[in-house]
Amino acid sequence: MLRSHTCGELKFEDVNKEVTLTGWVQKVRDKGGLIWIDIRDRYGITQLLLEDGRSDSEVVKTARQLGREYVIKASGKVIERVSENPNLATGRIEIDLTGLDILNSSITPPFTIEDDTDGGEELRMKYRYLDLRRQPLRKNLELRNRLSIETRKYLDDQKFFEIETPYLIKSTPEGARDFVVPSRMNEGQFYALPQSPQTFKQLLMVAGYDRYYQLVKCFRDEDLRADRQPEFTQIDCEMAFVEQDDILSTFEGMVKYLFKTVKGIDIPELPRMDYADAMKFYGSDKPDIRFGMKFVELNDVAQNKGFKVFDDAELVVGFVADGCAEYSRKQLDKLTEFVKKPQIGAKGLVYVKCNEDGSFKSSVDKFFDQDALKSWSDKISAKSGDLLFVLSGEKDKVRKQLNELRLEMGNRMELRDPNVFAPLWVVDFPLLEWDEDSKRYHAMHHPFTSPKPEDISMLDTKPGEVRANAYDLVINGVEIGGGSIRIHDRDLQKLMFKHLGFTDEEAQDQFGFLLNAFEYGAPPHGGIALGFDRLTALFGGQDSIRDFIAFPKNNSGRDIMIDSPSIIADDQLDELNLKVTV
RNA sequence: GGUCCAGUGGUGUAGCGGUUAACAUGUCGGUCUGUCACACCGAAGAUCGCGGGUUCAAUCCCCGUCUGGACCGCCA
Repeated sequence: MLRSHTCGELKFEDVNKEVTLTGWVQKVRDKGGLIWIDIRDRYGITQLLLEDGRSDSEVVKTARQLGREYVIKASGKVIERVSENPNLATGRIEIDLTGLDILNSSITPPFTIEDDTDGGEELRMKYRYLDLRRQPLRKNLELRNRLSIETRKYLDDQKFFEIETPYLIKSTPEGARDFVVPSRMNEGQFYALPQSPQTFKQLLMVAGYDRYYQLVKCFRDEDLRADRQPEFTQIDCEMAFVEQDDILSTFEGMVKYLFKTVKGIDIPELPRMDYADAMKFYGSDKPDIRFGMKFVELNDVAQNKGFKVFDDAELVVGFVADGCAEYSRKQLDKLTEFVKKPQIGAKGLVYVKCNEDGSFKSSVDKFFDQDALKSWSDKISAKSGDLLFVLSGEKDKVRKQLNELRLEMGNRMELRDPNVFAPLWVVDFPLLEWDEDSKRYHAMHHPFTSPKPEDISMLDTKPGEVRANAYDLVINGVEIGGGSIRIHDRDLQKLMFKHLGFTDEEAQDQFGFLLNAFEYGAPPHGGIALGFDRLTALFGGQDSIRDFIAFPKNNSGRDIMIDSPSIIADDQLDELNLKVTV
């Protein structure tokens, strides 16, 4: 080793030790007679001291050649500082330098390597290896590392078995777009990268590995978001001989364990909310339950009073924002503008101020008298000083719109504290979802999800109302994971494929291996997959997963550091029998 | 596929139809024996993303384009 210690570990007790440190030059403070050098590695920062006249003149000379990010080896004696720095872990000591070697020089980095860097996002991505030297990024990756270790510990304790599944698999048309990989040895044929190891983990259940897990990369060729990358990591799990409750309690245990060991937070029992209630009371299948503002439906008190907009609506629904009756016209206009944005698409926003004197002031005073407004306020359990928001329209749309407004108000009222964690299970998802484009139902979760036995009879008559044994883990309004009890019966699986519009031939062609496997004693099984990047970002208190991934892609799916994707050479294309047409 | 925002010294920003293009930070030189966001003095550093248009005059206004970011669609 070139060093005896790291830059983060020397303490007052180490005074008088002869040490050698290696690292990068964070900063040189040359006061003329005294020179301080901050040396940094991933463990911390230690201050080195030189005194002109007393220290070795060659060492002083070397020190004066140093620039930011030079790599150095520094030797000397640990001494107590004359003036301590309480902000630094090593702030009580410094190294009285007797030796200094430049191991490598550095050109001036394009941005400052500090917690609060001056670098913009694009530049930091281009020089990601420099950005990763910064403490905030390092802390994020440390958090990720810690979470992966604790995840493995928990699952190992629960007798889960980590098994790797292949990355070069078979493309299927269901679900997200596949990334494909041309096969050189099989002309004109392609592998696909897995969107998830779904079928493999089910085959492992058939094989008898009754508790499987894997921290695994998954790939989806869809547009990116702050919380979506084309390659991402899942904690992928599957269990055999279980029912839904067994899976929920096992992974509720994991959630609690991770919060306890990594964040020191005790999480109480996770509430379970069925999908229908989540939509009804929060307008979302991933409700943020850190705060209230539950929806209240107002059809019976708000309709048939002559306000055509409400009378014509399928649903009139609102919520109360505590203590916001003082909102100004300007603020209310802003919120109206917000819900009318094309991405949200509401036609307008009705508000009712519950004044301190017991009177009401609304945007629809023309149509509703004080008694009518009071009936709304009573129904919605508002107090004086509160503000009601009401939207109306087609049920599904208006719920979605009101959800956006609720989250916006949650932000404005600072009710979405990143240090508060409110996990819950959303259960009883619909099995099927109508798709306007293809004019058919498709699986809401995936085609291997089992319907609730009592709902199977509705598959033919009311397919949209069939519920699945499917569940999501939601924390702070973020979908962290989802899973289901799978179908393990060949006939039921075939029936499902039929309802999803597959012919027998298509089902056999694409999933024959699974249907065949189900002939050989498939146990009842189910599982879950958690988004590891999202979980890490959530623990780190951020919405974007990018800074919790060492080398992420940008908005357009590009890695601007290595400049990928890129074109490939003609002979490479020839070998793969590919022709590029753009 | 769509909507919105941004692009100005190395970096982050300000700015304005006519400017010596401002500020901070970084860089370089100097002074300084207790700094740690060191301080102070001085210097260098910008075809204002690219192309076209309007105008006597464009970094500024308009159109296009590229790049980046946020979002909708999409994400079984």
